[in-house]
Amino acid sequence: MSSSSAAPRRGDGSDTAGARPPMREALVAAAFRLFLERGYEQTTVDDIVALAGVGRRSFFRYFPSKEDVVFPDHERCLADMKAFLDSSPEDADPVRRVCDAARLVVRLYAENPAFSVQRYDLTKKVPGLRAYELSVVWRYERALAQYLRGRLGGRRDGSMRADVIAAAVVAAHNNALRSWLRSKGQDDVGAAVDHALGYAQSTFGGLPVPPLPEGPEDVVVVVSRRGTPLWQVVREVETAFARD
Amino acid sequence: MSSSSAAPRRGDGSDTAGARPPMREALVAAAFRLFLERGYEQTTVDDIVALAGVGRRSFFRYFPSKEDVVFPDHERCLADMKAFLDSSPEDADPVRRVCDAARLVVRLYAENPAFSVQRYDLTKKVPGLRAYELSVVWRYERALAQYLRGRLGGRRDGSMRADVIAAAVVAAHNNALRSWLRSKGQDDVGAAVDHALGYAQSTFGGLPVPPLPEGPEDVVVVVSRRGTPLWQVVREVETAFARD
DNA sequence: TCTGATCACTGCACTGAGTGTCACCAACGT
DNA sequence: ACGTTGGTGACACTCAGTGCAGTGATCAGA
Repeated sequence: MSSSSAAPRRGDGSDTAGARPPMREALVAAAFRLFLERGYEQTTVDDIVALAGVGRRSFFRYFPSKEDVVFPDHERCLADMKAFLDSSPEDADPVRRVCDAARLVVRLYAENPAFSVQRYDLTKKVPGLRAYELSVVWRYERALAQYLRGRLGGRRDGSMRADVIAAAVVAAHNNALRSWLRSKGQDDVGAAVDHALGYAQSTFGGLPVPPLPEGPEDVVVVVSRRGTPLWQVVREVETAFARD
Repeated sequence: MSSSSAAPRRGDGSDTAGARPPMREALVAAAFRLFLERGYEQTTVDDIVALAGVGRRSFFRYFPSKEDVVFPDHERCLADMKAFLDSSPEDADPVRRVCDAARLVVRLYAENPAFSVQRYDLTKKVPGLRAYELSVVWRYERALAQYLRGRLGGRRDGSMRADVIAAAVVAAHNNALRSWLRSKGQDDVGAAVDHALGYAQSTFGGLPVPPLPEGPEDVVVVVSRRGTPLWQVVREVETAFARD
């Protein structure tokens, strides 16, 4: 009883606003309103399209599945990340580059903190959405790993190291992001993510922390038990100095 | 045409074999036979139960979803891993411990190479199964991260480092495992996984290489920049000693 | 202005996964 | 013999997702 009467859909340009909230936005808004009101699983697609005043078939034209409406902009963000990586200069530090790529996702979340927090609360509670989010994150990770593979593919264990570095960067990124989401968007995302990615970068890449304002990693302590083989101490010294 | 006539289901113990292929196994066998014959998505649950000669409702009693029948033993393996981690001695190297925990999964795959390879071919092709596998892997990773958090939770960035190390270990493990699966189970899984986990272990843990079972964390190197505040050096000394 | 094409949208019917409910039956203890 | 319990099958139902046909609007060109 709602589909035909509501939303008379006119093309005369009488819309006062930006003239481009084109049903996709309306569907996302309606979906989130219902999801937050009564929960994700208690909301059917029919409920959403009824509230949005559109036909049921239109929902699936904009979103391949009900889960997709919860992550409406990740497809674009993933494309941005791939473009960013593809445009990398040859001489760039690969680890630094993937960290910067990860920051694109942070930016997406930070653009709309309230929305991000609401979605976080949803994914925390609904197992199906958690699984979907995993597949989203996985695609980001794949993009990073693929780029890294191209950069250090020639080296020994290049493929494996690419996977490991990508996973570590994503894990560091996610840890900082989740912490921020738990703070309801109050904390400083940028700083937290920089710190976490700095750890990943110092573990795998060259320099430890980018700005190095008062760098705590500069302090490392030697605790060597008597009888430790000299080569082992030497190796540790080498790797420690290799950081700078 | 098959459900009523086949498998007359008797309880008289007349089965010659172990008397306990209890319908669950029959469902897995029937499912995989059909999945390999005509594909996962082309096989309905009705097809499976018809071939197995059981009622449709019974399928969902043993498997919460159609996807679960593809990963019939991961629930048990995950429980094994948690038990393994819970029983860890206090003085064990945490990174070494999570690597050993990851080897439990390898063992599960290696127990039945043909089955593992078939499943790998399925998950490679079907997006839904890939997503499901991600959620399975995620639960393993969570178990590892939770254990690590308990071990290095007190340290600086302990929570984040736990996530990063768990992700790196899982990535290294998966890389070796997938390589083995691509070889159709011909390569030496153990060696490949040992090598990959050795990389992860040398990156995060104390000792660089796996051979050298004797105390690795005993070697740490101090590199302190001039002018570093004393309290910072002291803190690092404390945390370094706190390991033992 | 008429016409044909295209596009976005809707309604409808259908498949298939997953669930709730109930009846059935075998095994078991009393 | 009895009631109980647990595994099972049959049935009906909800809901996600798809295929298809139809409709109205815009726009091209005759």
